[in-house]
Amino acid sequence: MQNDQKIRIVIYEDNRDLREGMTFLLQATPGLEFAGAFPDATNLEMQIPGLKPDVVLMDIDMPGRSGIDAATIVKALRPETQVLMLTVFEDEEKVFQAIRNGASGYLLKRTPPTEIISAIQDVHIGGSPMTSTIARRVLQFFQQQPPSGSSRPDYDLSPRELEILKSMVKGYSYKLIAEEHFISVDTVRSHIRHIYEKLQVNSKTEAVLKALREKIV
Amino acid sequence: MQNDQKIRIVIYEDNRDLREGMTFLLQATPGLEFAGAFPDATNLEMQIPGLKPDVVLMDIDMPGRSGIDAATIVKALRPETQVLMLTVFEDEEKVFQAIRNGASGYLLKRTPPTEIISAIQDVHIGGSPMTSTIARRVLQFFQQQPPSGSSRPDYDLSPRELEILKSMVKGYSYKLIAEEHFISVDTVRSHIRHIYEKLQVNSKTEAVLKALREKIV
DNA sequence: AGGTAAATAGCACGAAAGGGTGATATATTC
DNA sequence: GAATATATCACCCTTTCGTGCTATTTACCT
Repeated sequence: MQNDQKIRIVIYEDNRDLREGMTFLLQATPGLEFAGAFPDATNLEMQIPGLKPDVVLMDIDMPGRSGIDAATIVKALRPETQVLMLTVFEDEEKVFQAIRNGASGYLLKRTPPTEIISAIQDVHIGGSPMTSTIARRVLQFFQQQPPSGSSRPDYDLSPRELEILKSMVKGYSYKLIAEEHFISVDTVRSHIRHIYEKLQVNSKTEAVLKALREKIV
Repeated sequence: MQNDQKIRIVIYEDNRDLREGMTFLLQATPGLEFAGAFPDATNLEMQIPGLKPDVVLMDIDMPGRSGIDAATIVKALRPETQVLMLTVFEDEEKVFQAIRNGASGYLLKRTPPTEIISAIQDVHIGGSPMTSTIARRVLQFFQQQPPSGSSRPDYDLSPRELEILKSMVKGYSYKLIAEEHFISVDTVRSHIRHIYEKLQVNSKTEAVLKALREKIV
């Protein structure tokens, strides 16, 4: 984050008008330095290391290589480069993919120029500009609440059954579980049968998965 | 989201000046309806049901009950109410707690009045206003980067083995996996044996657990 | 005191999973 | 062109699981 230096920016955007418009915008803005613009990301590996951008504006939908894949590669080549995704609409899945792949911000193409500029500055000093709609999606992913009503089902397992379940989650075989709890394998079976009934599953793997996903991990 | 209705707002904020300032602001803004303001959240259970707010402005640090706990209760009482957290600085831990507890936005107290207003409108129509710094924190949490060096072990499974593993993680039996991939059960077994070798495990459950924890989930 | 639930244990059977071994046909790589 | 990796199928045998049924002891509830 070299501070009083100009922010070097590279654009990947297949729409020519948009690309040229943004190029012009960047060149006209003091504090920003236009470093390059390309209609696709296929030669990204050859471009990024030389151009050394601080910020990359990356269209999501491009011919050849998608912006999502491109974002991954940019972050691999230059982790310090911030990637700002550009898209026409807020596609839930793509947003998350981009985030997972290291994108630091998410803008709509219809964002007014002044805001694009401030988003660039923002992402460069460590922020993550995004629309509040996208932010909400991200938060909801975090909260991943059951849509309505009670929290998580309880299944009311007995204390003993819970312990057995935990052992199962550790990947133990019946024999091991028996030894661990100083009971016979048959008893373990008994408990596990009850657990299956309560969890509504019918195999060890399913039980472990359900336990892992829904409750006491 | 009753649209052309006024947005009913309740404030919880222990600082008197701020509380009264915001009250004034809300009352002076068309489209918003000030529904109440309180210096603490201790009687929240008695207030929220009667006031039926669309949006609650909630200070994080209050005497008695914290804004975080209060947010939880508000969401429990009226899930349709949006909670906007207010704080003086961006405390990482508290931000996450608030998010987990159902907060839909996160504002700094020093946010200018006009932006507070638009944040309220924003959160009411389904957005999640937050500073880009907070957004970055949230994204980073998503990306949960390995601090440095090696990522996760690869185990280099073949593409086919990966598919089989995924089916295992779905809790399928050998037979089901065979049907799913149009191969014989023996072939499935063959792949699974190789998977066990590579993952260094020796049972379905262990393999699933390892897969779930370390890699492709 | 009587009823209920949990924990324990056992028996039995069939199905599923895992170990061992071997074989064949493509690819890919060296 | 040989070696290697992958994908496929087969057979045998042992262990583990899933399930049905029963039974005893303890502990808790009313």
